[in-house]
Amino acid sequence: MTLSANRFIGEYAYSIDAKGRVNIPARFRQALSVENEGTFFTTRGFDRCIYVIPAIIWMDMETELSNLSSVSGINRTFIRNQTRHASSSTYDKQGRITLPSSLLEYAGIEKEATIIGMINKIEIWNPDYLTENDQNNLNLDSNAYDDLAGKIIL
Amino acid sequence: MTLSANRFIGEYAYSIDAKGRVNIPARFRQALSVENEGTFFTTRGFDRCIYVIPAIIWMDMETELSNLSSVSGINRTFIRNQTRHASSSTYDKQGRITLPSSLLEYAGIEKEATIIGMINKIEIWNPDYLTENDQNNLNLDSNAYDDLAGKIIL
DNA sequence: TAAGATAGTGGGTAGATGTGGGTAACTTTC
DNA sequence: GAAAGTTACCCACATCTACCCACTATCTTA
Repeated sequence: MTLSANRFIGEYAYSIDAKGRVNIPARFRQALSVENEGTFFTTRGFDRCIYVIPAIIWMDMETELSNLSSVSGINRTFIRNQTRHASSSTYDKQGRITLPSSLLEYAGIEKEATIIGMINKIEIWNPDYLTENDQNNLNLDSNAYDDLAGKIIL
Repeated sequence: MTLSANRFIGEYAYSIDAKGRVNIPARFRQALSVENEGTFFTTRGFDRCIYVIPAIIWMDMETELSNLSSVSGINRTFIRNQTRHASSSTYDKQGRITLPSSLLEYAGIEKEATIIGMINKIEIWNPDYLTENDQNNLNLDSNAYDDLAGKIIL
């Protein structure tokens, strides 16, 4: 069957080559709808990781940003923060995108990378930071999720 | 790719040469739609930076300005500040535009410059003033910012 | 199980990109 | 009208990147 478009799930271990390229897992490429033209946008994640976002989803956000008036200082700061670390990349014949070195530095990624499907976007992690992050979240007390209960059914 | 015309994102470090020329990042030139005929308008930014605006978007801004009533003193001042420092520049074979020395002085730019894509326009900063600006905005604990983030971020 | 297809990784190279400088045409000034 | 300054356009070159090809491992299928 055809799975839902632009939905990404699962975890993969991949490597970054000397030119800063990562392979987008084949499953993810298959999920990416055609109107994206094989293009993702990359930017900083909220955590110490890289976000990889399908083009059409990113562009919806761009449209919202473009509707903010630049007369307001807050708006300018907000737009700047959103766009500064972003760039687009279309995957090559081998299914790889090139990650800017600035993002690799931000996420502390050198050779190995863990790729995680986060439904409407993809995260790329340094495996070490990811386990570290997991450790920190172990201590979350079990009530931490309770707020979510009102918002999500599952 | 053709998906986003006249949309600029990302941050770049470029240099200004002795003649006051800056390279427009190749990505930006590619994003610039053909009806601009390689032409940007440059003017003072709201912050201490230079705005570089695609010609057709500048035209739209002119229209917006013309719709502001001149009865209001604030409006007159605003219009005056927007237009008096504006001029147009078409990029040369190497993809560079020439910046008026008055704008370079206003933004305090000499040799190094940071170029930021702000969706529908481009900002050129003195790197030092930019970090200074970033520092100031770190302290801003504004609900307005959080509102924006809640609405727009993925 | 063999053969073919698919997926992940590595590397070479032509063309694109960023930067510096030269020169002719034009404008300004005295 | 000539000298001085400015601007626009041209060429040169080092660096980088997108695109191509190659190899191996795994999965699929008959």
